[in-house]
Amino acid sequence: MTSVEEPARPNGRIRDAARTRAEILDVATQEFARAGYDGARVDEIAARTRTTKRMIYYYFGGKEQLFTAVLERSYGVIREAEQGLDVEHLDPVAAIRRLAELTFDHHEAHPDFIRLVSIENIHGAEHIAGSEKLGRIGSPALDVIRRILESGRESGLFTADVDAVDLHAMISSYCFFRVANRHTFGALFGRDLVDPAQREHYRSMLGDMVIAYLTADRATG
Amino acid sequence: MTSVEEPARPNGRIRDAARTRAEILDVATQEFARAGYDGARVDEIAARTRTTKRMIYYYFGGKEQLFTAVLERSYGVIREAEQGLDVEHLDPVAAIRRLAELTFDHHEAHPDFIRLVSIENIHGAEHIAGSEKLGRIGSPALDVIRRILESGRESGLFTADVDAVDLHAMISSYCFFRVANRHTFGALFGRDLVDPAQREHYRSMLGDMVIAYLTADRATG
DNA sequence: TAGCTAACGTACTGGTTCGTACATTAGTGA
DNA sequence: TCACTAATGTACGAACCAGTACGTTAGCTA
Repeated sequence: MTSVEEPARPNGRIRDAARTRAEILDVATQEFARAGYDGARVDEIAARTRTTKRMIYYYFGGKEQLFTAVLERSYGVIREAEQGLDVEHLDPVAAIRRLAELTFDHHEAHPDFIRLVSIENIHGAEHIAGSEKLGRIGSPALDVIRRILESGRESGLFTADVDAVDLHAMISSYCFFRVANRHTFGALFGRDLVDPAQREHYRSMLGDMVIAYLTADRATG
Repeated sequence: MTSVEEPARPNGRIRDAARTRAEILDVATQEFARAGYDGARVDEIAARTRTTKRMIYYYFGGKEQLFTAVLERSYGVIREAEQGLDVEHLDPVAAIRRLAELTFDHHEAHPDFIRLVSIENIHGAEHIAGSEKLGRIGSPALDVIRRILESGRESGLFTADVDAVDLHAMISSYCFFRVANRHTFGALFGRDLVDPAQREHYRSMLGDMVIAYLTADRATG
């Protein structure tokens, strides 16, 4: 979500395809996240850029393709963050905890992305399915998880024979729910899951949960 | 989601306020879950009932209030299910596992409800906030969790000093994510989280996770 | 510097969609 | 059985909104 900030010469139009495109994407991300796909207004997006609706159709073709472009960029951001993951110098337990915490942090830092994913799920992930960039894109974090799990199993620290994708789902579900369902959860239980004062509590709870699962003696229960 | 099925006398209109109201709610639930709040079409809802759009406005007042009514009924269903919870005769570990499994089952059995909750979160839970029936409704499951946790702590089975609401969030997040994010997860990782063949796997994984967390020695990690 | 094209703006349209004015009838109680 | 009201149907309007036809200009290049 690289934001566009330029000296902005005072008057008249300046030609800058890249800036215009990026600005449309920025505003569209906010608008789609705010109101959902059908609730988002192309006119509103246009009004909040320094350009016009015409340009949205010029660059993206239509509302649908614009939403796909917004998704593609948002997933690109998380991919980049995951590519920078540097936890494999840690011992497996610490590495997994650190990975979980980074996932936690990223979700918290990008609520718009979480909303976009929720919206995309309402629509059956049809935009992802129709995108060349996104189909079966996977996640760099998965490879990291795979390697940590392997070394954890080898060293005997992890008792469970856990699949990397499953563990990724487990971590993601916790991080995702906390942000995505913040509003209904708060309204029903009177507790803000994203309360900054509770941040550390929820963050360590995630690590505790994952580590407990990976190191548990499966005889119990 | 009590579905309406009556002998349906062949011709002419029958006056049945309750049936008409319930039928509208049934169809509206499907339509809102299908397309989201803004994507849902009042005309479409009307067309799929045995009555007309006029009746939607007669009984509910408008699209917004109809959505609120749909939410109220859906939450009512889950409340009822939770009220029937009968796990306290089990030992704490088995009771928690059973509770988690029932949550798992309910989420899987009511994907429309999950979608409605996702949609309501996109809209900041404003309908719940504006509903007398739903504000701070809480959840019967919470009381059950509270009691199980207490007895588990007393008997020394649970090492962790866990809050009931937090544990409820933990269980819910796993169950919710699996259904709500099924589509994006499937599109990105090529794995269907709701694949019936994997159902038992994910169900026991949830129980293992929760029990491991509750019985773990917090020194690790 | 002429001319060409990518980039941009304006104004409009056609279909959609929530909501309602008005007319009607089924069933009930006096 | 008559009248009254809750329940229902029809037809329409007005606003909204995605998308486009058409015209304009900035800036590069030959």
